[in-house]
Amino acid sequence: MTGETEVTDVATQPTESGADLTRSRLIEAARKAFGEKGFHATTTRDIAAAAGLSPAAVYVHHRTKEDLLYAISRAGHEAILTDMRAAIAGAPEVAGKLEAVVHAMVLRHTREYAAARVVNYELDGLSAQHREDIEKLRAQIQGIVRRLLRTGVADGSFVVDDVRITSNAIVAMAIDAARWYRPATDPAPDRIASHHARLAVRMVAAAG
Amino acid sequence: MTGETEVTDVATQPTESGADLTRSRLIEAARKAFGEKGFHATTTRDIAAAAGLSPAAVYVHHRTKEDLLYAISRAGHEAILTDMRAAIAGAPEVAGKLEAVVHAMVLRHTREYAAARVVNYELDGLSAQHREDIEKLRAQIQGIVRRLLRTGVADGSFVVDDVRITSNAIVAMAIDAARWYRPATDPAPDRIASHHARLAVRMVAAAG
DNA sequence: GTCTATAATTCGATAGAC
DNA sequence: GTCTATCGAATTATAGAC
Repeated sequence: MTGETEVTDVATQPTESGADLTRSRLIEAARKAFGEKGFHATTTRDIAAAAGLSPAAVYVHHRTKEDLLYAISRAGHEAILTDMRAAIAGAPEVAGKLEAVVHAMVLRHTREYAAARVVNYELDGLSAQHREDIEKLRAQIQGIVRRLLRTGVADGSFVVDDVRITSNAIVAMAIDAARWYRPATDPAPDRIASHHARLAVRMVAAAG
Repeated sequence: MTGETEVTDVATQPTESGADLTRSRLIEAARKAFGEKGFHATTTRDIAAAAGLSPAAVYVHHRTKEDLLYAISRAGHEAILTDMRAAIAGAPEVAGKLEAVVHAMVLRHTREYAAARVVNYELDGLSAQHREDIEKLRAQIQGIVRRLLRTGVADGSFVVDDVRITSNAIVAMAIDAARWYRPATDPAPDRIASHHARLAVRMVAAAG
């Protein structure tokens, strides 16, 4: 916009290219590394090397290592929320909604387990400001499940002793899949997701 | 035994004192720090300061920082196994055993959440050799739950689609409590443990 | 935008006096 | 066994050439 010396593109397409592509490549490398070794055990040199760049190149595209973590964490949380909302919208009654939500969560926490590990286990690496932002998204995730249980209790579909503890347990089951899941030895994500979804319904369903 | 120049103790009691006490204090400081900030984010200076010692004092009692992690991890895993075995021995039939085991696991993962976080989330900090040792203990933990489910299925107490996935889910629920539990705002450990234990039984119980 | 080189810290671990 | 002092390596991030 402000006086480029070259006309580089045929048209400014929504497809990323050039610098944006390098930026994405660094995020992808960081996501993998953070998910596998943890934020603090990953060096900026690891990230640069995985993206095929020199250590200094990282800082052209991202202000700090923590900025990379924030970008990955934010995108990860928003992706989960999008999945959950789509799942709820796609089922008619409350038991089906719960089953779909758990399925969506477990599917993402296994399929994208590296990103999911960053989302759930690398919160301490965030700055105070970024941590606050992320915690709001996490509260929304918990809120969705909690509301679902309350709705089910209200219309008689569910029988639940303590909504808070039970929703914690259901979310816990899904989140922890990102920790134990190993693609090489475990069943396919869809199979694990279906199974967990049925288990969640069994935990709260009213009758047989 | 080999020519002490001083007779320091009235008797060599099983009670720890002197150097052993300092050693324990360092382990306690490290457990808290590793559990709250993670192994890599904790410095040996943090540990020394928390124990009221100079940075160098750590190495009089522990060879390396990783040695501290291993000691904490090993003791933590063994404590969980002890809890689980006692729980199983204390209940007559299989549903009661499962309920008791989950109760014991959740109780420990909330009450001792700092230690439990080290046990479950700081495996990457271990050396290859130590990691192998620890993985054997972890396999035993999974094995106990898996055997319990198989026994319940065999005698008709439980109905389970997939024993491996279901036992993973049950253990996941217990482990993840160490991640989300906050003593300041959450219900008492015993209440959470009881609730989770009932949920686990509901996941697998045959009839109403 | 990418590189090489390096500044400025910080870390795990050790040396040596008491 | 504890301390002060410090080594040597590794880390995040920047400077400056191309």
